[in-house]
Amino acid sequence: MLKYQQTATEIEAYIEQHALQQGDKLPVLDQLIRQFAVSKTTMTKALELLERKGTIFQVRGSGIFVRKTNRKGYIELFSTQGFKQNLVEHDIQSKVLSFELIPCPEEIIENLGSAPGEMVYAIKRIRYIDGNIMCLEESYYRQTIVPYLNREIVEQSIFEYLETALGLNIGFSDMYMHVGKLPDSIAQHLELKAGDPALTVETIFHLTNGRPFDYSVITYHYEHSQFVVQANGLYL
Amino acid sequence: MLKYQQTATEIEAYIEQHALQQGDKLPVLDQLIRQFAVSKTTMTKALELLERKGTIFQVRGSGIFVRKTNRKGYIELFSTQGFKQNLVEHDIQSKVLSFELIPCPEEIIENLGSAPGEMVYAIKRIRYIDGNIMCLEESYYRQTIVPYLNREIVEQSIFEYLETALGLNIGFSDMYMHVGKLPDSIAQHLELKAGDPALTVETIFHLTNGRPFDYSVITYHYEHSQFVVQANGLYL
DNA sequence: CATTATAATTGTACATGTACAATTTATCAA
DNA sequence: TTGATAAATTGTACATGTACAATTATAATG
Repeated sequence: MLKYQQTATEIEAYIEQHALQQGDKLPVLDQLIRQFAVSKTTMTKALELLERKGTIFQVRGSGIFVRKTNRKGYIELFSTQGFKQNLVEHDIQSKVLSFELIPCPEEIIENLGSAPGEMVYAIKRIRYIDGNIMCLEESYYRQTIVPYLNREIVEQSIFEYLETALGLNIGFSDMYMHVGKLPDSIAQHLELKAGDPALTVETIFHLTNGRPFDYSVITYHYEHSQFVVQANGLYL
Repeated sequence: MLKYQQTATEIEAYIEQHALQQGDKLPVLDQLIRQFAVSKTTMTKALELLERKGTIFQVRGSGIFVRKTNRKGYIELFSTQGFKQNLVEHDIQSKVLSFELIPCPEEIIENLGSAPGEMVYAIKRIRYIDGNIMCLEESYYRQTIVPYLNREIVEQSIFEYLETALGLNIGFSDMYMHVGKLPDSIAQHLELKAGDPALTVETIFHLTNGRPFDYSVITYHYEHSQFVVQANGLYL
């Protein structure tokens, strides 16, 4: 683990141990540097990481403060940055509806940038959050990049398998969202009625080297899913 | 404007001028440093900015590449700038339904962290995108922080006024999203029917010093709004 | 000719140091 | 007290430099 990531984790532990709340002040930068025995660069990167993650905010001339959302029960839809420890407090289960290796369907080709006739794993599963139906997920993995999958893996966390077992480095993703009325076919799986509202999110996942490897369409159950995003403004 | 922001803008211009497409390679880091005559730190920060923005991606040992989404007509959901910045290619109009200065409503107090009886500007407006109804927006600004607003400002971009005229520094925001069925009161404004699907986004905007100044609830027209998010890092 | 080992390329992590801008605190005049 | 003003505090911008990891290109090997 990188030093600045490690430092960030330690600062989170510090916040936890001292039971710091929204708006509470952390030790001053120089103090933090001494306390955690790292250079200014490393501490700055660690703090920047925590700031993007939504854990703290920094005010020049004033100090470093804890940032916490007070609402519970929201899913972090996009942790717009690096750590993956988001849904730990929830119980996530999966039921696999179908699992097959097929030639890449026509309408998926352009999303995955795959060659015609290339093989993909096509997976359809329902995901549960704390016992409730959260969403229906249809996903397609390019076999060129993900050579092997089986039903057992698919019942667990696919991404964890990709990272640990296959050593793939997942980079960035493009997400397209829209709201609409449920068609009957999907409504049945979610135990809802046709015409009920739904949020649909299409995502194209890329490796760190930019190659797309996974296209997925997720339809969320509108009663069992709500999302929080902690944004840090100012692009330019 | 800061040097690394300026540099980022220049790199965007470079990409534009050379008509670089998805996956095209930019000059090597050292070359960029010489070309734009900045230090390594500055160039790195500029590139990091563009990476978070979704303009490029960097691959160690390989190079810096252009990242572009190929879909059109999607709204960039996350930027604390309101719509005005990222929707330049769209025509955004506003119709003000109501505008008043009132004591902060009970249910808003905890979101804004305001004192009881504190005055807020309450604004309700419909926003149009390319002539179509995009959303209904209800927003509340604390008068403590935003001392003056008028109907003319509210018909234009409020955030631009806050930044330029008032010199406020907008920092971060917490967004809460959920999907549901439209109540009749809102459906009428969006020219939809009660029970139609809708995406509702509540946002609490903060200044850079952490003080919340604006709480807004936006209900999107499901047929005239779809969103894109270019995310870095992973989840689930 | 495919494979493997080696070297060159290229971006990232990390350290140190200077200057400065935003904020807070202290000081002083009226 | 109040209000202005100066000083101290504190985080950010920026420069330079070293070491290193991931990738790609090249050479060596069978």
